[in-house]
Amino acid sequence: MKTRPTARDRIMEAAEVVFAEKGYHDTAMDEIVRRTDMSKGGLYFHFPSKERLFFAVMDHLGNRLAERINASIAQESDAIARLEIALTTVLESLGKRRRLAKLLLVQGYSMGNAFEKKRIETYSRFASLIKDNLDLAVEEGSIPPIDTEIVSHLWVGAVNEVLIRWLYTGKPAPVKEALPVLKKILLRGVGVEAKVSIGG
Amino acid sequence: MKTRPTARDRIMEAAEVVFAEKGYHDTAMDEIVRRTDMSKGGLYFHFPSKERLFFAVMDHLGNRLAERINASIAQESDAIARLEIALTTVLESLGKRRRLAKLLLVQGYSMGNAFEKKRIETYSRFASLIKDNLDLAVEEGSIPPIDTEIVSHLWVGAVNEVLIRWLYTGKPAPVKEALPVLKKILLRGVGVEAKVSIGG
Amino acid sequence: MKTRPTARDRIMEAAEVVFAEKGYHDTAMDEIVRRTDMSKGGLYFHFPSKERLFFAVMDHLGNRLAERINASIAQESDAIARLEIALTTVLESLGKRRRLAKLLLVQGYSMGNAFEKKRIETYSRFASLIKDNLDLAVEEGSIPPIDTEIVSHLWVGAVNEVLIRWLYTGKPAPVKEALPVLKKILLRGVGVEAKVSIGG
Amino acid sequence: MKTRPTARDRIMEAAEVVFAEKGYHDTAMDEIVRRTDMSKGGLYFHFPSKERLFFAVMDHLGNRLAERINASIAQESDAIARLEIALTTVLESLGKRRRLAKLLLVQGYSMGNAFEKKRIETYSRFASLIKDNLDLAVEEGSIPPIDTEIVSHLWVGAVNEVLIRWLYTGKPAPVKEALPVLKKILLRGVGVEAKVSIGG
DNA sequence: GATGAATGAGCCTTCATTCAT
DNA sequence: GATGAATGAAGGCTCATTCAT
Repeated sequence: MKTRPTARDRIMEAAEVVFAEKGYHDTAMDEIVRRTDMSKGGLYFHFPSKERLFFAVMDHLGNRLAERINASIAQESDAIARLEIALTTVLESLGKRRRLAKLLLVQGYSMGNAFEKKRIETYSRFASLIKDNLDLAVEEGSIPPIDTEIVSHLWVGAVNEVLIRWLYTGKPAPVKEALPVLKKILLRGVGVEAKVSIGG
Repeated sequence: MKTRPTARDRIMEAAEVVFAEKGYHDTAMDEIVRRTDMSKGGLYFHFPSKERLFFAVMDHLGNRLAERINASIAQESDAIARLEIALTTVLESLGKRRRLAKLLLVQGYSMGNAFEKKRIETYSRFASLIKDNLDLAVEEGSIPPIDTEIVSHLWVGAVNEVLIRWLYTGKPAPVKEALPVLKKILLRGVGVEAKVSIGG
Repeated sequence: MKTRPTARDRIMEAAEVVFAEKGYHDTAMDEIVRRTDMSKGGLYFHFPSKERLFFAVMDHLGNRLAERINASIAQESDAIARLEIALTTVLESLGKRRRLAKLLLVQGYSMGNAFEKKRIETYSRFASLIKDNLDLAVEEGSIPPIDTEIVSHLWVGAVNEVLIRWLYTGKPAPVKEALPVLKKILLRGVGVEAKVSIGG
Repeated sequence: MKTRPTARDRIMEAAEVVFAEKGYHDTAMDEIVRRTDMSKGGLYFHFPSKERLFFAVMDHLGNRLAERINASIAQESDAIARLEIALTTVLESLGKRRRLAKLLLVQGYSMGNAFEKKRIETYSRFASLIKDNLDLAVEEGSIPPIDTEIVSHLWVGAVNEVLIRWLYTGKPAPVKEALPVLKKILLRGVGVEAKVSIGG
């Protein structure tokens, strides 16, 4: 049975749209209010400040993406395969949702220094996820020992940049074009010799 | 004989400091003015808007880094070696100058959508430089054929992310720790088998 | 029972005073705010810009004068008599209220080109009113056929100029001195031979 | 022999153009400078302030129009005829030169209160000219006694308004349409019975 | 006589946040 | 729980005028 979403949720939805479109600074609270059936006071009842609302939105989206990744790799036990699947899921998820991508990859920065901590936090989750599986792969002996801490961030940065590129220029197509290259290069970088990639 | 720097230069220097410290939005023109021996009108005589001033600073820094890279690789003819040197130069240059790094890697985003084009422009220069050498390496047969367009952005993103990490957390040390890993992983990713890296 | 005027009204009252005294450009929004028990933001909540506030004031005053005229001629059915009454009402109304006169007749110009449309609009109302009655008079045969379009503006201009003169030099007294002359000359101009003027 | 116009003249020419187009407040001294081959300092050498420059332009134009009128009526000795000729000259002169008309009739106001005195001065000249001839006509017995002071301003206002109308709406054509009506109505207003108008 | 970089007070407007009702 | 009018500090920018060179 579908019930009406919470006031909180309705606010976050509206906020997501506007933040993604305009970025943090160029978004006026009034505009978010306008996209809601609430009053300004109502919004401020649920979120104490613009910053907190933004963070809430970012957290929410980060969570959803993380969940999607976790779900996708849940069945797979091989570390390398899990990394491949994770990459695929990220590119697919963000490639399908420009808005999500824009918020997660770009707009977050536009808060200025206030965002530093949040940015670290958000990106770290995904780096961690990668690092865990890289560590596993090393343990398993699938790949030679490496500094998985650094490498995981390297991966995050690589994917991030390629997707930002796509956001701004429309190329390369995330799944069709970027994914195969990212997979091959990143995996080879950690020592996985080009077996046939999953789904490829 | 040292002469007094241009008014333009003095403004840009002051602007660089403040923008790096506070980001675009949190910087007030008044603060830049305060760091100069000029009046507000004087500043606006040289730069028509905050945005333009910011762009000028970014361009300037981008140019200086690009020049440094070009100078460092000028003597080397081997493509792979040039890529290694370029990586080294970037990590060294930015690793030595937090302020430069912060402006080039982070603060640019904080302009909101207005920055999109500039960001593309700035990052593309460095991606191009990488791409050219990757293309060369492919031609020379030093590495197998790859999509150098995507890969060059992958490299930029990887370096970018690792450096941002360092900016915020202080780790890993750009030259001592990050550089060797980035070199090894990125080169191996494009098919360069771990020879002994230059300087390593 | 007298209730407190609307915020909007209180702002317009304050604005009327300052605009009339200083003209559009020499009026600072801060000064209007100072004359109100509001904050600047409060004012801007009700009026989106200085220009809009000015227009609102002008419209308001124009409306009031028009209403006064309409009320004064409502009982009279003879076209010529209506014109005489309208003239009287205008001279009386503006002659009693320098501030109103100054705003309506002079300060509007001081907006620069932005005011053109508003000026046309405002003056046209009064010209229309005159034209309608001139047309009627022609139909009735009270006066010979004339180009009532042009003549109505001629009347507006004549009254306008005489009143501006009074505003600046204090002479001639609008009702006592100017009115009889204006009536006689303007009416004779359209072919009404000097009957005894109403009230004279 | 044509010599290069004075610096003063070149400045006034440029100023005339810009003031007419944008009005006093919306004209920046820089823009006038730009239309000149001079520097800002150069301009300020010749005119001590924006206001003075504006006044100089207005005076110049006022003079030229007055001269033109005086020249046109010089040959005629009949007062009524002179009034008719003056009207014709004004409508012709301004009807041919929108820019002139706009400056003389409209932009002057846009200075705010600073212009009051100048406005009085400028319009008074023309009112005086009219008054003198009306006085003459009364003396001659061509028209019955009237308050020529007020009537002369009435005339100025009437012409002014009709021309402003034309400036903004393009109608009525000053010479072809407006002139005959103005002549007939204004002259009849002072008691001149519709003889055949001169030139008509 | 000229130049044009520099001055600096002043202006309109924005907007996150609050709070009386 | 809601409302939305009100707050007020802050910010980017303009521009007539000056003056060292």
